[in-house]
Amino acid sequence: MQPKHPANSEAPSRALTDYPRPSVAVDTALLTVADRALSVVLVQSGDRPALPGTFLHEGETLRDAVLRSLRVKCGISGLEPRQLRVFDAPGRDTRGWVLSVAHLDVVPARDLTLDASLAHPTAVGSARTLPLMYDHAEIIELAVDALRAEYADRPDPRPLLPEPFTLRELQTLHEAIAGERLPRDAFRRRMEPLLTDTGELSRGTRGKPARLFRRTPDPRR
Amino acid sequence: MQPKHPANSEAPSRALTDYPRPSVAVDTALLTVADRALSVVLVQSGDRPALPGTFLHEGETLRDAVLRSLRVKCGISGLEPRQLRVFDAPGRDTRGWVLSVAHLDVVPARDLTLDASLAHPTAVGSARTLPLMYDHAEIIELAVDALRAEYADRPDPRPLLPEPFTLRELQTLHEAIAGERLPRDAFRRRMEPLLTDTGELSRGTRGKPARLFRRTPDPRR
DNA sequence: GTCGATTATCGCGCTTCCGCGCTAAATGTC
DNA sequence: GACATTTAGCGCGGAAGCGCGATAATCGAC
Repeated sequence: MQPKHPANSEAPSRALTDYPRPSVAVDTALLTVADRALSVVLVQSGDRPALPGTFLHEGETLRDAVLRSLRVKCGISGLEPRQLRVFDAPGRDTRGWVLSVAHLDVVPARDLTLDASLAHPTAVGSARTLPLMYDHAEIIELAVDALRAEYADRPDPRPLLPEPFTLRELQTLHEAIAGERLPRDAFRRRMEPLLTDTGELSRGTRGKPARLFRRTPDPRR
Repeated sequence: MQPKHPANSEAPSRALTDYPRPSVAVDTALLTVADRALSVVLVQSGDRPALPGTFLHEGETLRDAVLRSLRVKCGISGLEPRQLRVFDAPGRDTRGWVLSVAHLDVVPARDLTLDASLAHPTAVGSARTLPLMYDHAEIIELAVDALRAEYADRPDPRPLLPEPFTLRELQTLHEAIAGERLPRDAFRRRMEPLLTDTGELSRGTRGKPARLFRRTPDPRR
Protein backbone atom coordinates (compact mmCIF):
# COMPACT_ATOMS: atom_id res chain seq x y z
CA MET A 1 0.00 0.00 0.00
CA GLN A 2 1.51 3.27 -1.10
CA PRO A 3 2.08 6.10 1.34
CA LYS A 4 -0.06 9.23 1.17
CA HIS A 5 1.39 12.53 0.08
CA PRO A 6 2.87 14.72 2.75
CA ALA A 7 1.09 17.98 3.45
CA ASN A 8 1.62 20.44 0.66
CA SER A 9 4.70 22.63 1.17
CA GLU A 10 6.23 20.42 3.84
CA ALA A 11 9.69 19.18 3.07
CA PRO A 12 9.12 15.52 2.28
CA SER A 13 11.64 12.82 3.09
CA ARG A 14 10.59 11.15 -0.14
CA ALA A 15 10.22 12.31 -3.71
CA LEU A 16 6.78 13.46 -4.82
CA THR A 17 6.80 10.69 -7.39
CA ASP A 18 6.76 8.14 -4.57
CA TYR A 19 3.11 8.97 -3.95
CA PRO A 20 -0.04 8.14 -5.92
CA ARG A 21 -0.88 10.86 -8.39
CA PRO A 22 -3.79 11.35 -10.74
CA SER A 23 -3.63 11.65 -14.46
CA VAL A 24 -4.76 15.12 -15.42
CA ALA A 25 -6.81 15.55 -18.56
CA VAL A 26 -8.05 18.66 -20.27
CA ASP A 27 -11.42 18.59 -22.04
CA THR A 28 -12.66 21.49 -24.09
CA ALA A 29 -16.13 22.60 -25.01
CA LEU A 30 -15.24 24.16 -28.34
CA LEU A 31 -18.27 26.28 -29.20
CA THR A 32 -19.20 27.84 -32.48
CA VAL A 33 -22.29 29.42 -34.02
CA ALA A 34 -23.97 27.83 -37.01
CA ASP A 35 -27.47 28.31 -38.38
CA ARG A 36 -28.11 30.96 -35.74
CA ALA A 37 -27.54 28.58 -32.86
CA LEU A 38 -24.71 27.40 -30.67
CA SER A 39 -22.88 24.25 -31.65
CA VAL A 40 -20.24 22.23 -29.89
CA VAL A 41 -17.47 20.22 -31.55
CA LEU A 42 -17.61 16.53 -30.68
CA VAL A 43 -15.18 13.74 -31.41
CA GLN A 44 -15.79 10.03 -31.31
CA SER A 45 -14.36 8.28 -28.28
CA GLY A 46 -14.61 4.56 -28.59
CA ASP A 47 -18.30 4.07 -29.18
CA ARG A 48 -19.48 7.33 -27.63
CA PRO A 49 -19.20 10.98 -28.56
CA ALA A 50 -16.99 13.22 -26.40
CA LEU A 51 -15.38 16.60 -26.16
CA PRO A 52 -11.86 16.83 -27.58
CA GLY A 53 -9.30 16.35 -24.86
CA THR A 54 -5.92 15.01 -23.95
CA PHE A 55 -3.74 14.18 -20.98
CA LEU A 56 -1.45 16.87 -19.65
CA HIS A 57 2.20 16.23 -20.51
CA GLU A 58 5.07 17.12 -18.23
CA GLY A 59 6.48 20.56 -18.94
CA GLU A 60 3.35 22.01 -20.51
CA THR A 61 0.62 24.19 -19.11
CA LEU A 62 -3.06 23.32 -19.24
CA ARG A 63 -3.43 25.86 -22.02
CA ASP A 64 -0.59 24.20 -23.97
CA ALA A 65 -2.40 20.87 -23.64
CA VAL A 66 -5.73 22.31 -24.73
CA LEU A 67 -4.18 23.88 -27.80
CA ARG A 68 -2.37 20.65 -28.62
CA SER A 69 -5.59 18.63 -28.32
CA LEU A 70 -7.54 21.03 -30.53
CA ARG A 71 -4.78 20.98 -33.14
CA VAL A 72 -4.47 17.20 -33.15
CA LYS A 73 -8.16 16.34 -32.82
CA CYS A 74 -9.75 19.15 -34.80
CA GLY A 75 -7.04 20.72 -36.91
CA ILE A 76 -7.64 24.02 -35.17
CA SER A 77 -5.03 26.41 -33.83
CA GLY A 78 -4.61 29.91 -32.53
CA LEU A 79 -7.44 29.89 -30.02
CA GLU A 80 -7.82 31.33 -26.50
CA PRO A 81 -9.03 28.61 -24.14
CA ARG A 82 -10.54 29.64 -20.85
CA GLN A 83 -10.42 27.42 -17.80
CA LEU A 84 -13.79 26.50 -16.34
CA ARG A 85 -13.55 23.99 -13.51
CA VAL A 86 -11.93 20.75 -12.40
CA PHE A 87 -14.02 17.60 -12.53
CA ASP A 88 -12.73 15.31 -9.82
CA ALA A 89 -15.16 12.49 -9.04
CA PRO A 90 -12.79 9.63 -8.05
CA GLY A 91 -14.53 7.09 -10.26
CA ARG A 92 -15.23 9.26 -13.26
CA ASP A 93 -12.89 7.28 -15.55
CA THR A 94 -12.82 3.49 -15.54
CA ARG A 95 -9.18 3.38 -16.61
CA GLY A 96 -7.98 4.86 -13.37
CA TRP A 97 -7.68 8.03 -11.35
CA VAL A 98 -8.22 10.94 -13.73
CA LEU A 99 -9.05 14.56 -13.07
CA SER A 100 -10.30 16.70 -15.92
CA VAL A 101 -9.81 20.44 -16.19
CA ALA A 102 -12.72 21.64 -18.29
CA HIS A 103 -12.18 24.50 -20.70
CA LEU A 104 -14.20 26.70 -22.98
CA ASP A 105 -13.06 27.88 -26.33
CA VAL A 106 -14.79 29.54 -29.25
CA VAL A 107 -14.13 29.31 -32.96
CA PRO A 108 -15.81 30.88 -35.99
CA ALA A 109 -17.63 28.26 -38.03
CA ARG A 110 -15.66 29.34 -41.11
CA ASP A 111 -12.42 28.24 -39.45
CA LEU A 112 -13.71 24.73 -38.92
CA THR A 113 -12.40 22.57 -41.72
CA LEU A 114 -12.96 19.36 -39.90
CA ASP A 115 -12.59 15.84 -41.06
CA ALA A 116 -16.22 14.99 -40.29
CA SER A 117 -15.34 11.41 -39.49
CA LEU A 118 -13.18 12.66 -36.63
CA ALA A 119 -14.76 15.84 -35.27
CA HIS A 120 -17.98 17.58 -36.09
CA PRO A 121 -20.04 20.45 -34.74
CA THR A 122 -23.29 19.41 -33.16
CA ALA A 123 -26.07 21.79 -32.20
CA VAL A 124 -25.98 22.19 -28.42
CA GLY A 125 -29.62 21.21 -28.26
CA SER A 126 -28.88 17.94 -30.05
CA ALA A 127 -25.76 17.31 -28.00
CA ARG A 128 -27.93 17.29 -24.88
CA THR A 129 -29.65 14.12 -26.09
CA LEU A 130 -26.43 12.19 -26.76
CA PRO A 131 -24.77 9.69 -24.40
CA LEU A 132 -21.61 11.72 -23.93
CA MET A 133 -18.54 10.32 -22.21
CA TYR A 134 -17.77 11.07 -18.57
CA ASP A 135 -19.12 14.43 -17.38
CA HIS A 136 -18.91 16.06 -20.79
CA ALA A 137 -22.60 17.01 -20.86
CA GLU A 138 -22.04 18.97 -17.67
CA ILE A 139 -18.96 20.62 -19.15
CA ILE A 140 -21.00 21.77 -22.14
CA GLU A 141 -23.65 23.37 -19.90
CA LEU A 142 -20.95 25.14 -17.88
CA ALA A 143 -19.34 26.40 -21.07
CA VAL A 144 -22.61 27.68 -22.53
CA ASP A 145 -23.38 29.58 -19.33
CA ALA A 146 -19.88 31.07 -19.25
CA LEU A 147 -20.08 32.17 -22.89
CA ARG A 148 -23.52 33.72 -22.36
CA ALA A 149 -22.14 35.71 -19.43
CA GLU A 150 -19.24 36.96 -21.56
CA TYR A 151 -21.61 38.09 -24.31
CA ALA A 152 -24.15 39.73 -21.98
CA ASP A 153 -22.73 43.23 -22.15
CA ARG A 154 -19.84 43.23 -24.58
CA PRO A 155 -20.09 43.08 -28.37
CA ASP A 156 -18.72 39.79 -29.73
CA PRO A 157 -15.88 39.53 -27.17
CA ARG A 158 -14.70 36.17 -28.55
CA PRO A 159 -14.45 37.45 -32.09
CA LEU A 160 -16.73 35.41 -34.28
CA LEU A 161 -17.85 38.00 -36.78
CA PRO A 162 -15.44 39.05 -39.52
CA GLU A 163 -15.00 42.81 -39.55
CA PRO A 164 -16.67 44.99 -40.51
CA PHE A 165 -20.16 43.93 -39.56
CA THR A 166 -23.61 45.47 -39.24
CA LEU A 167 -25.62 45.95 -36.08
CA ARG A 168 -28.09 43.44 -37.38
CA GLU A 169 -25.37 40.82 -37.88
CA LEU A 170 -24.09 41.49 -34.37
CA GLN A 171 -27.56 41.16 -32.92
CA THR A 172 -28.20 37.91 -34.78
CA LEU A 173 -24.96 36.49 -33.38
CA HIS A 174 -25.80 37.56 -29.82
CA GLU A 175 -29.27 36.06 -30.12
CA ALA A 176 -27.76 32.77 -31.25
CA ILE A 177 -25.55 32.72 -28.19
CA ALA A 178 -28.18 33.94 -25.75
CA GLY A 179 -30.67 31.46 -27.15
CA GLU A 180 -33.43 34.05 -27.15
CA ARG A 181 -34.60 37.15 -28.98
CA LEU A 182 -33.03 40.41 -27.84
CA PRO A 183 -35.13 43.57 -28.13
CA ARG A 184 -33.71 45.75 -30.85
CA ASP A 185 -33.56 49.18 -29.20
CA ALA A 186 -32.14 47.97 -25.91
CA PHE A 187 -29.53 45.89 -27.71
CA ARG A 188 -28.46 48.82 -29.86
CA ARG A 189 -28.25 51.22 -26.91
CA ARG A 190 -26.09 48.77 -25.01
CA MET A 191 -23.72 47.81 -27.83
CA GLU A 192 -23.38 50.77 -30.15
CA PRO A 193 -21.33 52.89 -27.72
CA LEU A 194 -18.84 50.02 -27.54
CA LEU A 195 -18.31 49.82 -31.30
CA THR A 196 -16.32 51.82 -33.81
CA ASP A 197 -18.33 53.15 -36.75
CA THR A 198 -16.23 52.64 -39.88
CA GLY A 199 -18.07 55.41 -41.68
CA GLU A 200 -18.91 52.96 -44.45
CA LEU A 201 -22.22 51.41 -45.46
CA SER A 202 -23.15 47.93 -46.53
CA ARG A 203 -23.61 47.27 -50.21
CA GLY A 204 -25.52 44.83 -52.34
CA THR A 205 -28.27 44.51 -49.81
CA ARG A 206 -31.93 45.25 -50.22
CA GLY A 207 -33.32 48.09 -48.16
CA LYS A 208 -31.51 50.98 -46.58
CA PRO A 209 -27.78 50.23 -46.41
CA ALA A 210 -26.66 49.43 -42.88
CA ARG A 211 -23.74 51.12 -41.16
CA LEU A 212 -20.60 49.01 -40.78
CA PHE A 213 -18.73 48.64 -37.47
CA ARG A 214 -15.55 47.26 -36.01
CA ARG A 215 -14.94 46.17 -32.48
CA THR A 216 -13.31 48.77 -30.25
CA PRO A 217 -10.38 47.08 -28.48
CA ASP A 218 -11.31 46.48 -24.84
CA PRO A 219 -8.74 47.99 -22.45
CA ARG A 220 -9.63 45.26 -19.97
CA ARG A 221 -8.35 42.57 -22.30
CA MET B 1 12.68 8.91 -21.09
CA GLN B 2 9.12 8.14 -20.23
CA PRO B 3 6.45 7.98 -22.89
CA LYS B 4 3.83 10.70 -23.18
CA HIS B 5 0.21 10.06 -22.28
CA PRO B 6 -2.04 8.80 -25.01
CA ALA B 7 -4.82 11.12 -26.11
CA ASN B 8 -7.52 11.34 -23.47
CA SER B 9 -10.27 8.74 -23.98
CA GLU B 10 -8.26 6.59 -26.34
CA ALA B 11 -7.80 3.01 -25.23
CA PRO B 12 -4.16 2.93 -24.16
CA SER B 13 -2.03 -0.15 -24.57
CA ARG B 14 -0.37 0.83 -21.30
CA ALA B 15 -1.67 1.71 -17.85
CA LEU B 16 -2.15 5.38 -17.11
CA THR B 17 0.39 5.01 -14.32
CA ASP B 18 3.06 4.29 -16.92
CA TYR B 19 3.07 7.97 -17.86
CA PRO B 20 4.39 11.06 -16.03
CA ARG B 21 1.75 12.63 -13.86
CA PRO B 22 1.74 15.74 -11.76
CA SER B 23 1.16 15.98 -8.07
CA VAL B 24 -2.06 17.86 -7.50
CA ALA B 25 -2.28 20.20 -4.55
CA VAL B 26 -5.15 22.19 -3.19
CA ASP B 27 -4.50 25.59 -1.65
CA THR B 28 -7.20 27.56 0.07
CA ALA B 29 -7.61 31.24 0.68
CA LEU B 30 -9.56 30.98 3.91
CA LEU B 31 -11.05 34.41 4.39
CA THR B 32 -12.62 35.92 7.45
CA VAL B 33 -13.62 39.37 8.63
CA ALA B 34 -11.93 40.92 11.63
CA ASP B 35 -11.77 44.56 12.73
CA ARG B 36 -14.05 45.51 9.85
CA ALA B 37 -11.66 44.22 7.22
CA LEU B 38 -10.93 41.05 5.33
CA SER B 39 -8.29 38.71 6.69
CA VAL B 40 -6.76 35.56 5.27
CA VAL B 41 -5.47 32.61 7.28
CA LEU B 42 -1.78 31.92 6.73
CA VAL B 43 0.38 29.05 7.84
CA GLN B 44 4.14 28.90 8.00
CA SER B 45 5.73 26.88 5.25
CA GLY B 46 9.40 26.38 5.82
CA ASP B 47 10.60 29.95 6.20
CA ARG B 48 7.77 31.64 4.32
CA PRO B 49 4.10 32.18 4.95
CA ALA B 50 1.61 30.30 2.77
CA LEU B 51 -2.00 29.39 2.36
CA PRO B 52 -3.07 26.12 3.98
CA GLY B 53 -2.93 23.30 1.51
CA THR B 54 -2.27 19.66 0.93
CA PHE B 55 -1.72 17.13 -1.81
CA LEU B 56 -4.74 15.33 -3.21
CA HIS B 57 -4.94 11.71 -2.06
CA GLU B 58 -6.26 8.90 -4.20
CA GLY B 59 -9.94 8.30 -3.67
CA GLU B 60 -10.81 11.77 -2.47
CA THR B 61 -12.27 14.75 -4.24
CA LEU B 62 -10.67 18.17 -4.26
CA ARG B 63 -13.26 19.26 -1.74
CA ASP B 64 -12.35 16.33 0.53
CA ALA B 65 -8.71 17.39 0.34
CA VAL B 66 -9.49 21.01 1.10
CA LEU B 67 -11.56 20.06 4.13
CA ARG B 68 -8.83 17.72 5.34
CA SER B 69 -6.18 20.43 4.99
CA LEU B 70 -8.26 22.99 6.85
CA ARG B 71 -8.96 20.52 9.63
CA VAL B 72 -5.34 19.45 9.97
CA LYS B 73 -3.69 22.83 9.50
CA CYS B 74 -6.25 25.12 11.09
CA GLY B 75 -8.48 22.98 13.24
CA ILE B 76 -11.45 24.08 11.19
CA SER B 77 -14.24 21.92 9.86
CA GLY B 78 -17.66 22.11 8.29
CA LEU B 79 -16.88 24.64 5.61
CA GLU B 80 -17.97 25.02 1.97
CA PRO B 81 -14.92 25.45 -0.23
CA ARG B 82 -15.38 26.86 -3.70
CA GLN B 83 -13.04 26.05 -6.54
CA LEU B 84 -11.33 29.04 -8.13
CA ARG B 85 -8.76 28.09 -10.73
CA VAL B 86 -5.87 25.75 -11.45
CA PHE B 87 -2.34 27.15 -11.20
CA ASP B 88 -0.21 25.21 -13.61
CA ALA B 89 3.10 26.94 -14.31
CA PRO B 90 5.45 23.97 -14.88
CA GLY B 91 8.17 25.37 -12.60
CA ARG B 92 5.98 26.70 -9.84
CA ASP B 93 7.28 24.20 -7.25
CA THR B 94 10.96 23.37 -6.94
CA ARG B 95 10.24 19.88 -5.63
CA GLY B 96 8.76 18.73 -8.88
CA TRP B 97 5.74 18.92 -11.13
CA VAL B 98 2.86 20.24 -9.05
CA LEU B 99 -0.44 21.74 -10.06
CA SER B 100 -2.47 23.63 -7.51
CA VAL B 101 -6.24 23.92 -7.51
CA ALA B 102 -6.95 27.16 -5.71
CA HIS B 103 -10.01 27.41 -3.51
CA LEU B 104 -11.89 30.03 -1.56
CA ASP B 105 -13.50 29.42 1.75
CA VAL B 106 -14.96 31.68 4.39
CA VAL B 107 -15.12 31.30 8.14
CA PRO B 108 -16.51 33.51 10.89
CA ALA B 109 -13.74 34.91 13.06
CA ARG B 110 -15.43 33.47 16.13
CA ASP B 111 -14.89 29.93 14.79
CA LEU B 112 -11.17 30.45 14.48
CA THR B 113 -9.53 28.95 17.52
CA LEU B 114 -6.15 28.73 15.94
CA ASP B 115 -2.86 27.77 17.42
CA ALA B 116 -1.23 31.05 16.46
CA SER B 117 2.13 29.43 16.03
CA LEU B 118 0.66 27.32 13.23
CA ALA B 119 -2.03 29.38 11.52
CA HIS B 120 -3.10 32.93 11.99
CA PRO B 121 -5.39 35.42 10.25
CA THR B 122 -3.61 38.26 8.55
CA ALA B 123 -5.27 41.37 7.22
CA VAL B 124 -5.42 41.06 3.45
CA GLY B 125 -3.70 44.39 3.12
CA SER B 126 -0.79 43.14 5.23
CA ALA B 127 -0.69 39.80 3.44
CA ARG B 128 0.00 41.66 0.20
CA THR B 129 3.37 42.81 1.55
CA LEU B 130 4.53 39.33 2.60
CA PRO B 131 6.80 37.02 0.58
CA LEU B 132 4.20 34.30 0.14
CA MET B 133 5.04 30.89 -1.26
CA TYR B 134 4.40 30.00 -4.88
CA ASP B 135 1.49 31.88 -6.44
CA HIS B 136 -0.38 32.30 -3.17
CA ALA B 137 -0.52 36.10 -3.42
CA GLU B 138 -2.36 35.68 -6.72
CA ILE B 139 -4.71 33.13 -5.17
CA ILE B 140 -5.61 35.60 -2.44
CA GLU B 141 -6.48 38.32 -4.97
CA LEU B 142 -8.63 35.88 -6.95
CA ALA B 143 -10.41 34.83 -3.78
CA VAL B 144 -11.07 38.39 -2.65
CA ASP B 145 -12.55 39.26 -6.06
CA ALA B 146 -14.72 36.15 -6.01
CA LEU B 147 -16.00 36.86 -2.50
CA ARG B 148 -16.77 40.47 -3.38
CA ALA B 149 -18.79 39.29 -6.37
CA GLU B 150 -20.75 36.87 -4.18
CA TYR B 151 -21.55 39.64 -1.70
CA ALA B 152 -22.48 42.24 -4.34
CA ASP B 153 -26.20 41.55 -4.38
CA ARG B 154 -26.96 38.94 -1.76
CA PRO B 155 -27.01 39.48 2.01
CA ASP B 156 -24.17 37.61 3.73
CA PRO B 157 -24.33 34.58 1.40
CA ARG B 158 -21.40 32.86 3.14
CA PRO B 159 -22.95 33.17 6.56
CA LEU B 160 -20.64 35.18 8.76
CA LEU B 161 -23.12 36.99 10.96
CA PRO B 162 -24.82 35.07 13.73
CA GLU B 163 -28.59 35.38 13.50
CA PRO B 164 -30.44 37.51 14.14
CA PHE B 165 -28.61 40.63 13.05
CA THR B 166 -29.39 44.27 12.39
CA LEU B 167 -29.22 46.07 9.06
CA ARG B 168 -26.35 48.11 10.42
CA GLU B 169 -24.40 44.96 11.31
CA LEU B 170 -25.07 43.56 7.85
CA GLN B 171 -23.94 46.77 6.20
CA THR B 172 -20.77 46.89 8.29
CA LEU B 173 -19.94 43.33 7.22
CA HIS B 174 -20.57 44.07 3.54
CA GLU B 175 -18.41 47.18 3.74
CA ALA B 176 -15.58 45.15 5.26
CA ILE B 177 -15.76 42.73 2.35
CA ALA B 178 -16.25 45.34 -0.36
CA GLY B 179 -13.41 47.40 1.10
CA GLU B 180 -15.40 50.59 0.68
CA ARG B 181 -18.30 52.52 2.16
CA LEU B 182 -21.73 51.52 0.85
CA PRO B 183 -24.42 54.21 0.74
CA ARG B 184 -27.07 53.49 3.36
CA ASP B 185 -30.30 53.89 1.37
CA ALA B 186 -29.14 51.99 -1.69
CA PHE B 187 -27.79 49.19 0.48
CA ARG B 188 -31.03 48.91 2.42
CA ARG B 189 -33.18 48.94 -0.73
CA ARG B 190 -31.11 46.17 -2.24
CA MET B 191 -30.86 43.92 0.82
CA GLU B 192 -33.98 44.35 2.89
CA PRO B 193 -36.29 42.59 0.43
CA LEU B 194 -33.98 39.57 0.67
CA LEU B 195 -34.18 39.33 4.45
CA THR B 196 -36.71 37.99 6.91
CA ASP B 197 -37.80 40.48 9.57
CA THR B 198 -37.95 38.58 12.87
CA GLY B 199 -40.41 41.07 14.32
CA GLU B 200 -38.03 41.62 17.23
CA LEU B 201 -35.90 44.62 18.13
CA SER B 202 -32.38 44.92 19.42
CA ARG B 203 -31.89 45.56 23.12
CA GLY B 204 -29.27 47.09 25.31
CA THR B 205 -28.19 49.49 22.66
CA ARG B 206 -28.18 53.27 22.76
CA GLY B 207 -30.52 55.01 20.36
CA LYS B 208 -33.59 53.70 18.67
CA PRO B 209 -33.65 49.89 18.79
CA ALA B 210 -32.91 48.32 15.44
CA ARG B 211 -35.03 45.69 13.77
CA LEU B 212 -33.59 42.18 13.78
CA PHE B 213 -33.37 40.01 10.66
CA ARG B 214 -32.58 36.51 9.55
CA ARG B 215 -31.40 35.41 6.16
CA THR B 216 -34.12 34.16 3.83
CA PRO B 217 -32.97 30.80 2.42
CA ASP B 218 -31.92 31.28 -1.21
CA PRO B 219 -33.73 28.86 -3.56
CA ARG B 220 -30.67 28.97 -5.81
CA ARG B 221 -28.50 27.41 -3.17
C1' DG C 1 -41.72 54.51 -61.04
C1' DT C 2 -43.81 51.64 -57.55
C1' DC C 3 -43.40 48.58 -54.02
C1' DG C 4 -41.67 45.80 -50.32
C1' DA C 5 -37.96 45.21 -47.38
C1' DT C 6 -34.64 46.89 -44.38
C1' DT C 7 -32.21 50.19 -41.47
C1' DA C 8 -32.25 54.13 -38.52
C1' DT C 9 -33.86 57.62 -35.51
C1' DC C 10 -36.59 59.51 -32.09
C1' DG C 11 -40.28 61.20 -28.97
C1' DC C 12 -42.60 59.69 -25.27
C1' DG C 13 -44.39 57.56 -21.29
C1' DC C 14 -43.03 54.43 -18.04
C1' DT C 15 -40.10 51.93 -14.72
C1' DT C 16 -36.33 51.45 -11.76
C1' DC C 17 -32.84 53.09 -8.97
C1' DC C 18 -30.21 56.60 -6.58
C1' DG C 19 -28.62 60.27 -3.20
C1' DC C 20 -29.90 63.50 -0.05
C1' DG C 21 -31.96 66.11 3.44
C1' DC C 22 -35.30 66.07 6.71
C1' DT C 23 -38.13 64.37 10.32
C1' DA C 24 -39.59 61.21 13.86
C1' DA C 25 -38.99 57.63 17.28
C1' DA C 26 -36.67 55.34 20.99
C1' DT C 27 -32.98 54.37 23.79
C1' DG C 28 -29.04 55.12 27.51
C1' DT C 29 -26.31 58.59 29.85
C1' DC C 30 -26.04 62.34 32.67
C1' DG D 1 -36.05 65.76 31.92
C1' DA D 2 -32.48 67.04 28.59
C1' DC D 3 -29.41 65.46 25.48
C1' DA D 4 -26.78 62.72 22.24
C1' DT D 5 -27.01 58.79 19.67
C1' DT D 6 -28.95 55.61 16.61
C1' DT D 7 -32.44 53.72 13.59
C1' DA D 8 -36.03 54.30 10.27
C1' DG D 9 -38.84 56.18 6.80
C1' DC D 10 -39.82 59.10 3.14
C1' DG D 11 -40.46 62.91 -0.29
C1' DC D 12 -38.23 64.57 -3.97
C1' DG D 13 -35.53 65.54 -7.93
C1' DG D 14 -32.55 63.39 -10.99
C1' DA D 15 -30.40 59.72 -13.76
C1' DA D 16 -30.62 55.72 -16.43
C1' DG D 17 -32.82 52.43 -19.09
C1' DC D 18 -36.73 50.40 -21.56
C1' DG D 19 -40.45 49.32 -25.13
C1' DC D 20 -43.14 50.99 -28.59
C1' DG D 21 -45.07 53.28 -32.41
C1' DA D 22 -44.23 56.40 -35.91
C1' DT D 23 -41.58 58.29 -39.49
C1' DA D 24 -37.94 58.69 -42.89
C1' DA D 25 -34.34 57.02 -45.95
C1' DT D 26 -32.48 53.83 -49.19
C1' DC D 27 -32.00 49.89 -51.72
C1' DG D 28 -33.23 45.90 -55.23
C1' DA D 29 -37.04 43.55 -57.58
C1' DC D 30 -40.49 43.99 -60.66
